[in-house]
Amino acid sequence: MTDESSLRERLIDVGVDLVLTEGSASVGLREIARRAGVSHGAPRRYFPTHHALLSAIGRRGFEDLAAMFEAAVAGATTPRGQLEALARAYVRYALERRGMFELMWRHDLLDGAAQASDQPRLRESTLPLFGHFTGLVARCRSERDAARRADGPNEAGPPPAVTAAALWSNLHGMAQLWAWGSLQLALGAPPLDSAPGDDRRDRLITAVLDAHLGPVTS
Amino acid sequence: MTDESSLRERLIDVGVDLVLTEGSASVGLREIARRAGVSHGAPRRYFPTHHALLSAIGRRGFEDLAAMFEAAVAGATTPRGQLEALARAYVRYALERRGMFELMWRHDLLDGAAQASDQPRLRESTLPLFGHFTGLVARCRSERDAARRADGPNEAGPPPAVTAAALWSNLHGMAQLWAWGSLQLALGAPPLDSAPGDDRRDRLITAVLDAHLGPVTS
DNA sequence: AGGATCTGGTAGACAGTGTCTACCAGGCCC
DNA sequence: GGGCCTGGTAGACACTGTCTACCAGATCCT
Repeated sequence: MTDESSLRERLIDVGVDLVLTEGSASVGLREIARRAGVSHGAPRRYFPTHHALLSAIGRRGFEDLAAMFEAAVAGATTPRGQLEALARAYVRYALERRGMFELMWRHDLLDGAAQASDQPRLRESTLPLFGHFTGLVARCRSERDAARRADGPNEAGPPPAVTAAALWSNLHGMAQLWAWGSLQLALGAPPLDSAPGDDRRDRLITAVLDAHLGPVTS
Repeated sequence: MTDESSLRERLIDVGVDLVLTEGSASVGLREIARRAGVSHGAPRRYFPTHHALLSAIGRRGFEDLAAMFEAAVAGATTPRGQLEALARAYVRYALERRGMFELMWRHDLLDGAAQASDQPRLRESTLPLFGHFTGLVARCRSERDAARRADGPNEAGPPPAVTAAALWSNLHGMAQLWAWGSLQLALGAPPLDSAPGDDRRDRLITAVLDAHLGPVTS
């Protein structure tokens, strides 16, 4: 099938698959090689160490996440709507691809200190993403300010970058805690008739957006 | 020294120490046994598997965190001040004991599905903590509402549990992203003359609290 | 007192892991 | 055709977690 593609890419594919199905803990170097149909020493030609392969898998995760964001944002028109879609996508990613989400933030595995400097460090994968995010927050707030300027004083609030950082933290924490199962516990038992798209999740998401961007002025 | 204490406790102590100094990745069963001065089979008498020992270490982390919270809350008087102290403690914990913080949320390692049911699952360690949290948020908001009832309509807002969940998520995400290094990147280079108690951190924390609890009405 | 039993630990084996090294088939160039 | 580089194989090494057999010493029973 994908025989013509380079082994390097195939190893990452197999790795992603393994992380998604078996969890992020058991992604052995040898197991990946086995499933890719090569000997256990073969990956070494492309990834000098196990961590390097895991980093590549994690990087793939950030790319997927970015693509998911782009698709989500494209589906909405207003900045607020786009942020909401983005938030939903963030949490959904953590839930649907939990193994990948876990792996992506394991800085003990990825992005080791001894990494060659030709590859950007994995941490910086989040940087353009955050820039996009800050832009949306800024637009969202300038719109709100414009609407408010009519009937009240224009309270300053923190700069957009700070708000964006706070909001991003919130989404990230929500995604992780939800994936971990703590928020379900905290918010009580599920309604039991709720669809996979849990509506407690949606209420929490809108509460978070309202908190950081102000309630929607419909 | 601590020779009289049971080996079980000593293994956990050594494990915590190892996690704090060497990181959460390399906490081998044999290494712990070695540093505790016993043979590599000894831990098995108390922890049937490696995961069980790691879970015990993680549980110790939650106990430490709870103690830190208690101390932080005791230092403040108003609910808002207590929440602020708690927030600071959360982030500080993640930074100062990064290895432990990482370990505590690794649900792939801890709290395995095959765990004996006599021990409460690790996830539920966060439950009383969250209850305390919700109480503080409720008090904080009822105070604010009382102050506001004079000069405006009492807007409803989400129930305290939802606000508490949102705020908790925010603190958690902030702690993790900060520990990971992403927020430092996102907020730009540090002022370079900032003390270890980075003031960007404090500004972000107050921004987060303001967002969820409303700005402080001094 | 003396034998049985239980506690808490030692020591060795086993499969599996990541890393390292030697080797080697095949294409390519001069 | 000989030398060299590419991309991979195969085996060794140290190390890991788990399992099993064994065993010193305390405790208990009669």
